[in-house]
Amino acid sequence: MPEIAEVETVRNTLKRRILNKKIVNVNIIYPKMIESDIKDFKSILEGRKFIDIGRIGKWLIFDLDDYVLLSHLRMEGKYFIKDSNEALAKHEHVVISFADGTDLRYHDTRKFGRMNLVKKSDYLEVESIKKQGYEPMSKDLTSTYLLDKFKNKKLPIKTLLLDQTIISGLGNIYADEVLFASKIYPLKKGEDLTKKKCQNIVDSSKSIIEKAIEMGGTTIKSYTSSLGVTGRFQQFLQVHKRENEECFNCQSKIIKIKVNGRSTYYCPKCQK
DNA sequence: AGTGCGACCCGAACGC
DNA sequence: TGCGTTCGGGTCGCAC
Repeated sequence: MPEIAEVETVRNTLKRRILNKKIVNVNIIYPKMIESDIKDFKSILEGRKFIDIGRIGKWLIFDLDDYVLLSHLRMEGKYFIKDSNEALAKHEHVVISFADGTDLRYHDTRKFGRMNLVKKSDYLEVESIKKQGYEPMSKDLTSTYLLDKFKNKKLPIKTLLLDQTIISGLGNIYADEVLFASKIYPLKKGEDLTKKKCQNIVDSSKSIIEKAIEMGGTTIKSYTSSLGVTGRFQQFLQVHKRENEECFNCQSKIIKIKVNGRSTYYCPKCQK
């Protein structure tokens, strides 16, 4: 599941491979994943080139100078570079061919990913981008900010950490890890968090995401980022996917529960 | 407004 | 070549 660290890894990997190459053909195999007009998608991309790749939260921002291609990988979206003469593989939904005979291919077994091609001058106003909260590595993410966002919130803190309009970029894996590092019970209501606990969330989300990016993200279950890059953060996971295993801190058994429909792992002793 | 939940997908895991 | 069912997960949109 690509979260912010995985998306950052994809961004860095792709930047080295596809910038400034002329796009000569676009093949849309599964049109439903394109949110903008399909005909425009093809005609605008063809003839242009990507001059940079940015990222906001879990959104990749492919910069075409006057347009940007917004791409969200959701759970299993991946990008691959292949020779244009290679046969189309199963689950490849969008193929962007370059003049040098290579393709950028978007692969997504669940078909949950989305792309949206918009004018560059407008993209910060696109709702999905505009509503993103502060990222873990932003200096604007402070305990004061979180305290205000959690005010009057009855929802469990685990659910609030997954709300991209509050903190942008955390997914199910890192939300569990942040709560463990902050020693917070996942079902604790947002409004009951102290400023000190908010500061713990700020500090641990920064350090966990920084470490995860450094490790190239987390490879868990089926998720390997583009071009076969394998993340190495999974060896640092403290609670996620560790049901019935011993807590590294106190040896209690890690418990798995559902929080608003999401699998949640925590240590019953460390996270009261 | 805030909250809850089904829909979108399909491979893997599971039950029999 | 076993087949049918359930589960999961990020986000959206709709219901309450």
